[in-house]
Amino acid sequence: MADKYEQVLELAKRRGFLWNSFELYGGTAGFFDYGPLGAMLKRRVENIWRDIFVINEGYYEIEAPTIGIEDIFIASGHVGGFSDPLTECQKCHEDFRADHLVKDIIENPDTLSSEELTDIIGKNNVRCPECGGKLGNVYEFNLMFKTAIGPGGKRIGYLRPETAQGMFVDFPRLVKFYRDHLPFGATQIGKAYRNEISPRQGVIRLREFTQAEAEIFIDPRDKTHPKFKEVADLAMNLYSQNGQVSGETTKMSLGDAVKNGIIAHEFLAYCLAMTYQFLVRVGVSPEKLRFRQHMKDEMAHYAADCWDAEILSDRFGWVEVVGIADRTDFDLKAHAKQSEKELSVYVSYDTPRKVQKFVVKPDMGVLGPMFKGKAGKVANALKALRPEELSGDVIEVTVDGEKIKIDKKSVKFETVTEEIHGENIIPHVIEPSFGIDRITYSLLEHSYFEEETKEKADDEEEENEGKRIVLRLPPEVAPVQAAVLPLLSRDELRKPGNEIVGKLRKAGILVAFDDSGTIGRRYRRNDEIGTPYSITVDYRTLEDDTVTIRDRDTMKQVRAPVSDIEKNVYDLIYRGKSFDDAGKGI
RNA sequence: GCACCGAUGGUCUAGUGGCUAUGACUUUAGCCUUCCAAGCUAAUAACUCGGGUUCAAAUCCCGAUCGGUGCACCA
Repeated sequence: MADKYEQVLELAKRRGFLWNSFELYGGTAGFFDYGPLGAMLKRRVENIWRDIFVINEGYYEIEAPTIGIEDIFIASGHVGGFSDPLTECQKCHEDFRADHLVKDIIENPDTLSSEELTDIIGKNNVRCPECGGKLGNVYEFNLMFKTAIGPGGKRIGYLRPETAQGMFVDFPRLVKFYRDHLPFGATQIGKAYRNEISPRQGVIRLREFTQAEAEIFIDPRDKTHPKFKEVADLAMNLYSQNGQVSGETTKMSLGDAVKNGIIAHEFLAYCLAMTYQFLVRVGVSPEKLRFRQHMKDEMAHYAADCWDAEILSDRFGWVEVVGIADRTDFDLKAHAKQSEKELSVYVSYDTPRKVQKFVVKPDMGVLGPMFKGKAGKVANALKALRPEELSGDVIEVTVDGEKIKIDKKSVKFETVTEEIHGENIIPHVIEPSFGIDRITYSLLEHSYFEEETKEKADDEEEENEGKRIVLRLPPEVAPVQAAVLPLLSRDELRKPGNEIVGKLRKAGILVAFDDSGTIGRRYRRNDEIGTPYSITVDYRTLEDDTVTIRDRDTMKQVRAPVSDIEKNVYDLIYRGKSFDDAGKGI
């Protein structure tokens, strides 16, 4: 029996959701095309993400290049850290992590170069742990695609392995755009690239994939969220660090999770809520969704807390689709160091603070002529002294190893009170990072149903069992939103059908017109691609200007007027209008 | 990357050295047809790619590609 992945992918290929890329030339692992329906579906998923993060939270979207220069990825750690030193056994051709093999011999093997690792393996006669064979030279396998910028190959570029760096690199501009106020956020939806060693699992692990990421910069001293109250009662499946030790998932409200210290703070919890609402809205089943906290040893050393949204898939088990991390100031600090620019925000205090400050004022009128070229250094040495060191009649400082005595008359000092209005702080970054392809696949799988239908053969008593494949996509994400079907393929029914198509299109609804074959077949075809509503034109339409609307999930029909059909259908799709209110039951 | 298994119209499939490569479903055109894939007529459409063995290869051998599984890697 085919498993669900196989069924979903078969349907996805056949009906134009997902295709293997480059199939004409035999295909290449790790790449997928979105067909006509898939591309529309994915776009709708992205637009719901925009609705939540950009429109409702105000985290504006930016668009940075998919190619990045080397500095960016040196700062981010991808040049050094996104690769593994591998060594291959010459006998059994098994690959091993070279740093893992020598970790009993050497203290910090991950700091060594490939050459050094090769050397150590040779000197200590490290053999293949599988067959005892000789190991080959150590080589670095970096998961980034490398390219050259401009002719000559002098400037190295990399295809970005994540969209996040774009927001970090634009940080100084973003601070100004948001008028020097925390918190603020920027988002990006776009392609990222990782040259996976061996991509499997179809659309779950791709070499080119789409991420939707938000980088939200917050004040490290205040990780509350103003809208947290709105989501505090939302209960979801939490698989915390303690839960993973005991193997238990707990359904808990976010308010309680923050109160009990399970989720580090409100802001992170609020991101979990947005994630939950997004995933459920696009069609992921809530009962097949959990949030798993990273274990301490799994979390990056700089991260304060990190949760993955995981979706249960029939074949792959729990699949990570979103990562939500408090990355603290790690990324901004790293880019500040690499670029030698200050990446901070000036934050003013509510009330200016008075600070007692000890100030030394050397009398340069005396010291200048006395020390000439050395005077500046002497003055700086004096300024660095503490009050007790200035108490004697003669003050002694050391400049360039030379002890210099200065009369106390040449140095004044006092304690002054200064008003400080604020300070420069490095914001902390909350990063929700979504794998759009995995989410799109997951919602297809969760929407996929095969139903047994009992049909009575015309004259016979016996019941034939048939199969109905239906994609129960939320109407908002369904690629084709309505089908217009003349009951019979006759001109007198086609014509009003086409008029309805025109009205729906003007209202921005993607509509398909289909008059081929029997009506039942056309309903089934639309069920299979998840079209939520089918509008059927029959002979009564010609009499009283009404049509039937069929609900995909229940196969129920109502009768509704043609006059406001576009508003009716629009409300069904976008406004949550209930189907029973769409017309008279039949 | 390694090992094992597999690959025939859009989908499922027959074919195990020898005629024009089976069949079903789908699709298209038409007929029929007043609401849930099944009526009639016709049409379109396939041996993953490259090399070898042979008079002759979809079939046997080698290699590649893709897919599946396990290992490794990855999150």
